[in-house]
Amino acid sequence: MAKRIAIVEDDPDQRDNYVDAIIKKGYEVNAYSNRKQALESFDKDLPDLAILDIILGDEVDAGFEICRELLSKSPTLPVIFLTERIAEIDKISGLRLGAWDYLPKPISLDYLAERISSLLRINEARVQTAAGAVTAKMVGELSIDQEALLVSWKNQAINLSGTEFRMLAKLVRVPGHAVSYDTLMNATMQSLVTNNTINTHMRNIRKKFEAIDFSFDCIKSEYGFGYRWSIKQ
Amino acid sequence: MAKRIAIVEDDPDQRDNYVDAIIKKGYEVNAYSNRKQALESFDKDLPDLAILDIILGDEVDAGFEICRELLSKSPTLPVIFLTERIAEIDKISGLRLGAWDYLPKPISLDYLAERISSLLRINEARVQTAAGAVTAKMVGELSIDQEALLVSWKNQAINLSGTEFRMLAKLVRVPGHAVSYDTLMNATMQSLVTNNTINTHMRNIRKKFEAIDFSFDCIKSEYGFGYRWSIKQ
DNA sequence: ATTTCCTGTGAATATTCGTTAAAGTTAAAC
DNA sequence: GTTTAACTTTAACGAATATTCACAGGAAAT
Repeated sequence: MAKRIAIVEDDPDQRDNYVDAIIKKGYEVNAYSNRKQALESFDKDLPDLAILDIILGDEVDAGFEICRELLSKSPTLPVIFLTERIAEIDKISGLRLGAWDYLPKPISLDYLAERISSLLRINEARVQTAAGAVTAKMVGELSIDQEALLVSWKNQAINLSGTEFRMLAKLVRVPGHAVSYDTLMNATMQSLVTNNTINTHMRNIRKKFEAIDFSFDCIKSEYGFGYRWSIKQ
Repeated sequence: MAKRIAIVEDDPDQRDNYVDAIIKKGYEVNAYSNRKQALESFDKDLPDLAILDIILGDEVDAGFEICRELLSKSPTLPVIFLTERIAEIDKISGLRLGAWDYLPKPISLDYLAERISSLLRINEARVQTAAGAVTAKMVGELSIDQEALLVSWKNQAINLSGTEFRMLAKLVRVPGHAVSYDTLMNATMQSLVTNNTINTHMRNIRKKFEAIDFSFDCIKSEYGFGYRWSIKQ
């Protein structure tokens, strides 16, 4: 059965180009020219993959808005963003996406097709693993899901920011091992930050854990070195 | 035998830099400039560690694709991702990675070398544990793990400070052998300290062991020379 | 515009660590 | 047995480090 691709793009010429190219590859295509139109359709039925122009008319963030909506309905839906401005890309990391990609315009149609099949493959593989095996890594009572960027402690979800998530991921990469400030540092945006910045992040992470578990104490500091996620016995 | 490092980076200047630096550290290096080239070589033979630029030419996901291939062949292979955009890192999604690291460019070559050896050590330890052995060195009831900075006595963890840890490591390097004050002194930050300083450290270490085992008496003093870790019979 | 959240800094305080000093105890040497 | 040197124990101090709190600048949300 053919996969269904949704495409939201306000420029009619480009839209037609994309549609033609994608149909030619054997996919089923639904095209929309604005946010409202697209969302109404998604209310009824979801595609297998969405291609979103970030800027639609005078809405500079329309693509992100649509993406948010889509993810609330289907958290694993693969998304491709189209943009002329490379700066837009950095906003993407704030979104909690599973499989996604961004393509700078103008883009070769062949390349677009290749990205589509690649993302669908990735998603396919993930759905399979999710069906049978565990997608998240478990460390004691902690569950950390690199795919969905989700963290939970004793089965309660914890909302971490991007930097906090990366830092925690570093910390539990090898559970029980001490992790140096240097290593933790490249979880931040800037390559060089004060040690105190790391300290503060750790404090904030701790607070979020303690908020749901008064007795949480798995994050130990290693004096003069860094931190450790300690495994209780 | 020298470990083999594979590096895939499309920029020739950067690639040469990396290669030179890594060779200088005593590793064997194979360098590739694109995905196809790299994968063909990996078909024949796998490296011990791979350094992957995420973006190769116009393939924005090349590093991830390569990683997927590598992991399907060897699920425990350590991988280091290089990227200029932190946003790329969040696309690590879907990779079931064991030992991995991501380093933002530009990166200091010394730091890269350090990360390499660290990952190799971690992986070594993990392979061993998977094979049934222990990652930590066992000396009687003592377990000391240089990598994790962990010490335990009769299966109970002991919290040592940095200097205490280094001193204990020196002491048990050759269990049963006496270790001189001069040697133990190397475990301190300052190059010259009073013998009394060593005495005090030993006292503190003893106290920490005794706190969990009343009858602990493995640290013997060697009159006029230093200390010795005595092996119980 | 206002508010909130995220990230990183700075400053005040609290804690830990490494070292030395001093007094008590043990071991070797004569 | 006395003396001396070396170890043990306790205490103390300064320096380094961690924690906590407050806040600034920017991005995002309302």
